[in-house]
This record gives sequence, C-alpha cells and structure tokens, in this order.
Amino acid sequence: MIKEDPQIEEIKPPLHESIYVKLRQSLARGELAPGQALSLRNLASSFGGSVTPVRDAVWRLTAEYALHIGPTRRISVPQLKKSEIRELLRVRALLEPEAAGIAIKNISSATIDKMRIADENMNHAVKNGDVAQYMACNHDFHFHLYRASGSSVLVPMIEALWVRFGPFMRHAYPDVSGMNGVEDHHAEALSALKRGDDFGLKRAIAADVNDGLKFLLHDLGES
Amino acid sequence: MIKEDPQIEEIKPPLHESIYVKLRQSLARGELAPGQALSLRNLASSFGGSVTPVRDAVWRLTAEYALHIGPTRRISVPQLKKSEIRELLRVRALLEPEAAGIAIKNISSATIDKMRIADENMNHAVKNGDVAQYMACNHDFHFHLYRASGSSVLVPMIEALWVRFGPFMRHAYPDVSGMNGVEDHHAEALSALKRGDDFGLKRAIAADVNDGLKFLLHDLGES
DNA sequence: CTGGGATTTTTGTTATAACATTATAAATTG
DNA sequence: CAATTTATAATGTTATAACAAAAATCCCAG
Repeated sequence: MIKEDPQIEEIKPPLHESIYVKLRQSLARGELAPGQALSLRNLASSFGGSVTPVRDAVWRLTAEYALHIGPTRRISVPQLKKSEIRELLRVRALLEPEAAGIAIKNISSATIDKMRIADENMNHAVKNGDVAQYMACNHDFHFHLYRASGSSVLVPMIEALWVRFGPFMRHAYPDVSGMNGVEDHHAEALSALKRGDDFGLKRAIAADVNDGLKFLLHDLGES
Repeated sequence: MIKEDPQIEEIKPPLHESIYVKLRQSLARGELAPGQALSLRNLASSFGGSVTPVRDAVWRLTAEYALHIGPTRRISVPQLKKSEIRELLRVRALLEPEAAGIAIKNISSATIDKMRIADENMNHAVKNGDVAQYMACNHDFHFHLYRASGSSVLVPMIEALWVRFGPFMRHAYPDVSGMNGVEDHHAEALSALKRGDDFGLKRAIAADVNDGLKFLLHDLGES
C-alpha cells in the first residue's frame, strides 16, 4: 500500500513525552517554587491522562535532579543548598566555556545575529523589570551558542544544569532591577565571537557564569 | 503505639528501585553489549515483577543516557559515536580533577589506604588478565577519592558518566594485556594525595582520564 | 532458492483497580 | 486548652488488561 503523503510522516509523540516536556519547561521557567509538593494524581489531572505516563515523566526528571523524591517517596521541587548552588555553578563554569570553544569553530553569522537579538531583548526586559522575559532571553542567548557546538553530549548536560536552577532563580530574583550595574559579558562574548577569539569567548562565558555566582551568593549572605 | 524495635527501622525499597540499581550495575560493568535490544516484558520477567516498575527504572536510565530509546521507541544499550566518546572523556577530564581538588582538602588516611589497596588489586587484575576485576578496582580507586569530596553534585554526575562508558569499555578492552606499558598515574595521584599537593593530584587524575582517551581513540583508529 | 506480501508475535503505551504507607483532620482525653 | 489518639483522606506502588504500532515469521508465487 502506498502512503498518501509520505512527506508528512509524523508519528504522534506519546503522552508521557509531552508531560515530560511541559513539566521540565515549568521547572526551567521557575513556575514551580522550591519545596513545592507534587502528586502523581494531581499532575495526571492537570495534564490530562492517568498516572502511568506521569510516572514516566517524573522519573526522568528525578534522574536529572530536576525533581526530588523525599525519604517517604513524596515528590517535590528540589531545594538547593548553598553548597550545591556553588558546585552547580562551578560545573557550569567548566562546561559552558568548553561548549563555547567548540561552537566558535563552526558558528554561522546567522546564529550570531540571533544571539545579538536575544541580548537586545534581554536588556529590554531588564529595563522593563520583566523577569520571565529576562530568563527566556538569557537562555536563548546562551543556548544559541552552545547548540552551535553540535555536541550531543555537552548541550543536554548544560541544559539539565539550567533546569535545576530554574526554581531557585525565579525566587532569588524577585526583580531584575539590581542587574543593571553588572558588566555586560554578553557584549564581550559577541565581540570575541565575531573576531574568532577562542580564549576571549571562553573567558567571557566563564565570567558571565561566575557573575551569577557572586550575585547569588551575595543574595544568600556569603562572600 | 510503641514500636517494638525502633532501631531496625528498615523501610523496604520499592521494586523499581532495585531494578534500577541492578540494571545500572549491569551497564556499568559492561555486562550488556552496545546496541543490544531490551524489552520491558523481558526485563520484567528477568527481575521478577510487572512492566510498571520496569518502566520507572528504564526511564530513569534513559534520562541519564545510560539507555537509548530508538525512533520507534525500542529500548537498547547506547552505541557511542567516536565524537561522543571524545566529548565524554573531555567532560570527565574537567569534572574529575575538580572533585579531586575538593576531596584532598578533607580526605582521611583510611580512605587513602582504601585507594592504595584498590590500586594494588587492580594491578593484580591486570597481570591476571581479569577485565571485570580491573574495571571494578579502577572504579573503586577513583570513587573512594571522589566521594571524599562530599559533593552531592559532582559525584552523581561523574558516576553517570562512568555508567555511559560501561558497555563500550568492556568491548573496547577484550583483554587488559596491553595496559602494562602505560604510566601509573594512580601512583602519582596517591603520592600527591599524601603530600597534600592539590595541583599534582589534579594533574594525575586528568592524565589518567586522558590516557584512557588516547588508548580508546587508538583503538578506534584515530590520532 | 528467492522476494514479496500477509499473518502472527512482540513491543511500547495507557488506563484502571487494589494495596500499603504516609499525611492530614477529627475526636478524645487529661 | 493542649496533647495524644483515632479515623479519614491522599499518595506512591504494583499488577493487569486492552490497544496500536512495529518487528519477525511464515507462506506462496516466480
């Protein structure tokens, strides 16, 4: 039998897949507060479906440490300890420059443009005090770069790290007003990118991550 | 009501947990060949139980990239591409010295002893051509060190990386006979550890990882 | 023998129900 | 009124059955 439309060969994704994507997105965007309790049946009725596909999604997320299972097997949004935040940011500072270093070798000018636009939108969001927009644009800026590395290893690892920060970030930054003073490492990164400066790019990305470190630890009352 | 024996307060772990642990161990030990197909019902009858707890375990492992889901949703043991192996080892070379650097600050002499013993057993295994024993001892040596860091972030990440190598390693090293020639970075590491040499330890660990890189890439027909 | 097509088997997906444990609310007691 | 106990509700766990899609097998024409 001949397929009527072989080009539109779309296989519908399973329910657990879409639940996983939506839940992950909610976490990354900080829509769920740290410590917040979740239950399989609630999630099932929220997303439409039974507990079985929800379990698949939840277990995937717990394996990524994007969700936490308590000692009595209750599901909740993780609450990061200060030491964990510090280490997580340290890992980011190791992995993200690495991805950037690969990306600079084969990045297109079109991608650089997208990064520039994301940066502009981000600055605009900061001025308007729009936290959600700020987070989305910052994410776009970084991942346009990292995805240009073409790495199927680094990009998912870094993405998983960002998801873990999501719930914490949104509540650490009640507003983005205090962020105007920081140096603009994005501009540095774009500049280094255009002139093909491998080392400069890595330095800018590392500085961008470490700035977040300083800002967050200050927020937590540390040096 | 008073508990009869409050000390023996053991809550039995769920089935999916033990399935997850066993499957993960099989992968880490290289007992499953890359590309090998798995099925939920087979696993269920192997481990005893129904498909539901098996699904939980499998989805956790796919989230760690320890198992692979094909385009038609078939479960299989991942087959690493050369570029992926290279990147995975690069990430190891970034993360493992980092963990070692934290560990050296508060490691006990008892732990160093355990590392020394693991190294001795490993050398013994190499002489006897016992691949399984070699892999187990090498694992022990490294993770006694990493666990001493007390990091709840780095250790699980590194562990996940090792699991991904399991299936590949066992089939890349049909025997360990050719491994006598390589420099003994474990001895370097132990020496640096005893004299509290932070930089030397990191260098030794990085060299140990990169040696694996050279060896594996040679095996894959690259420079 | 060798392909190709129909059939059978296998496999992942999802919903549902029963069970044990834990958390919450209510009732009781001092 | 507070603390403790009891009862109720909610939650995670597991097994099972029905369904759809894919893979493997079988069968027959050439």
